[in-house]
Amino acid sequence: MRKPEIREGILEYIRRFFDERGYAPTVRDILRGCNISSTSLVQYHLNVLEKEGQIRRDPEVFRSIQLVEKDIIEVPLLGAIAAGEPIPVVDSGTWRNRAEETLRLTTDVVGSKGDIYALKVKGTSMLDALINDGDIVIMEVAQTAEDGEMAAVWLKNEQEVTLKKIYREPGRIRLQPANSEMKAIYTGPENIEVQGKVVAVLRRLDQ
Amino acid sequence: MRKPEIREGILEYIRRFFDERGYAPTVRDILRGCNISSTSLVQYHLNVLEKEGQIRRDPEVFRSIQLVEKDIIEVPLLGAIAAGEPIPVVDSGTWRNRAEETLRLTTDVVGSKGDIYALKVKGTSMLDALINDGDIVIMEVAQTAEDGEMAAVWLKNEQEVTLKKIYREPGRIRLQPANSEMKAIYTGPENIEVQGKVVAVLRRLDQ
DNA sequence: TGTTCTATAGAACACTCGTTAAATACCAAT
DNA sequence: ATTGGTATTTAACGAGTGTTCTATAGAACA
Repeated sequence: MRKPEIREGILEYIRRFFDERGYAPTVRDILRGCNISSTSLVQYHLNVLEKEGQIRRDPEVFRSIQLVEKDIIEVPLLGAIAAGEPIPVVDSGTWRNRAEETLRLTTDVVGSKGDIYALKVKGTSMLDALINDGDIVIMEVAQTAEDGEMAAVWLKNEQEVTLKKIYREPGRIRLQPANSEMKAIYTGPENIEVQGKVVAVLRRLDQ
Repeated sequence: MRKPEIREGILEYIRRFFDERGYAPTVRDILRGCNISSTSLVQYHLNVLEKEGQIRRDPEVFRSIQLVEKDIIEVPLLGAIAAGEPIPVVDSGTWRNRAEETLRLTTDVVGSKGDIYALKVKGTSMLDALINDGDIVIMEVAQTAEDGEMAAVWLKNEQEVTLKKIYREPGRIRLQPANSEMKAIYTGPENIEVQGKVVAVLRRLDQ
């Protein structure tokens, strides 16, 4: 007979302990908190939980238990995005240092993909993508985009960035705004250059 | 002669240690990591840092050092917001349990204000506020709103919620959309009911 | 010159804590 | 009844760790 309820109780206790105190409980904390009768029994269940991948811990290190779940990602705010200027080039390695500011976001916001960065929108040229002046776009580094994905596209002739959904059609590219009331733009494949995919849009009011 | 550089080094080391290992360093970890020559010297600097409010720790508890900075906030996703329906009532206490899902956001996103909750937008009726179907609005519990603040307003006659900036004018209320191309709505003060302030808007693409 | 504040050093105490070993109990299936 | 996996108990070792005490050194200041 399996008894996962005890282990769930332990996980719940660890979560609560972490919430309240900001660091992990010890084996003996769990013993008291979950009414378990011996440290080796706690150890036993912790080993099972670790084998199951529910927690991780470093051997012989006090308070090293960690729940394996969503985490914070440090997202560098690299600059601004505006019509008429390409977005800042990102050459991985140095870019993180260049950041004016770092946004701490959770994987609930971004999708824990590859290289993520953020840009502040200047001007109202992205209104048709429902993006206002001052909004922050969370971007993923990419040179291409799949059909239907929202991307930052540099229009070479127009000398302009725009945030649109990309659709490849025979002989041309359709750039569809997020705003259903706005009409699509059509252009040739040679006129566009994908500068990154849009992962999320963040608008902070007041502050 | 003050020597704050050493303490800044310690803070930086704690930050890095936490980033890499997920838990706090011990006094002796800091000793090794910062090339400090005795534990009591580390203790001395830690006490100063604690007095300065830069860190906090629990006495006699291993690895209890915590940097005093931004933290994660658990934001309950309480339901949907759509034209024609009031937003879910929030009676503090029970509401957190009713949440279908919890968003983990940082204070970089919300402003660490009072009671915060999230709503998913259904439909395109908020387009003039640059908010699309599927977007998530982060709300603060409020019965009133200051001039210029974006709020969720229930229009009694129209039987409709809308997200607008509120301005009190003589004898009437001006509801200004976020979209500068859209015109304002005017209505009487008796027709509106503030249901919450908008703290942030979040749009997750792909996923 | 003496005083005071900050910074540093070494050592030691007492306790916390992760770990292990050995033995037992319980339950299911063969 | 036997076997085997899961669960539990008791006891103890020993290293890791927060803390404290005492002593010293340098700089700033009066």
